[in-house]
Amino acid sequence: MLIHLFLQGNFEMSHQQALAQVTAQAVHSQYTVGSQADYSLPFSSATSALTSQFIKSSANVTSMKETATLPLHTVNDNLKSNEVSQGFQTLALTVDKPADDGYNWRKYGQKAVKGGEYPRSYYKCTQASCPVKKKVEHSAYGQITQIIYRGQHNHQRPPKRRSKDGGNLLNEDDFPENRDALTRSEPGSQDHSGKVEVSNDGITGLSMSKRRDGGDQSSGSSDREEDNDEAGDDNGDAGIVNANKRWFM
DNA sequence: AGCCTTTGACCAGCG
DNA sequence: TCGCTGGTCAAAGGC
Repeated sequence: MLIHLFLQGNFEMSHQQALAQVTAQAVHSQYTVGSQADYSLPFSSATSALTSQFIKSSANVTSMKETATLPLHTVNDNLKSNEVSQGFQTLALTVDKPADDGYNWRKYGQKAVKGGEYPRSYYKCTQASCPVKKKVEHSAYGQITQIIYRGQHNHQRPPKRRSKDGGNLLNEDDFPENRDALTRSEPGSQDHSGKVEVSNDGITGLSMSKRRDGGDQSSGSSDREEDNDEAGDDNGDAGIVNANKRWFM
């Protein structure tokens, strides 16, 4: 949990306030996307990456990959308009632990992929029977370039998190998408995988692929198959880049 | 004491 | 079959 915060100019908000604000915006943006079952956008990480980008380029949010049938452009718009208007061009956040989405995560591995250029971290939800995992890929500068969620939380967000990285307690009200995840209205969607992709030039893509991933293909996880909200077939990671395919086998 | 991160090793899939 | 790559395990140590 390393948070580098560089505040320049007239930033009167505290670290946590800034983070909270970014987070809130990201939540809102994510929520706008629609009822994404397990696509819990890791806003703190995503936004940290986003805000980092504002240092280099003021919201160079351009091309949008859209693999889902969701109006992702709304995310784009929100992030763009909100954050620019908030003056985030002078805010850089580098969150080493990109887990501040309300859930508790345990890092269980890290690998240098793509020729060792980009370290990729692997996180599991610490909830006992929760199969959700996520991969977080960093750039050479420590920025989060890609976050891929896998699985679906079968529990509610912990009401309060101990605040290792910020001190602010997070509760469910702060993350409405959790409720959405629990009550999603997409019957056909068993599983989704969200990916936030940020390049050095800014956001190059934010793609979500709705996957029907049967009860968590993850071989090892003996988790709840009873939550067969997502029971179904496996695979179908359409939209996720090839590198992710093994998540769905 | 419990939970977390780190990190090297191991395993599996693919070309 | 072999090497590469990605994902996971598990021990060790830290907080």
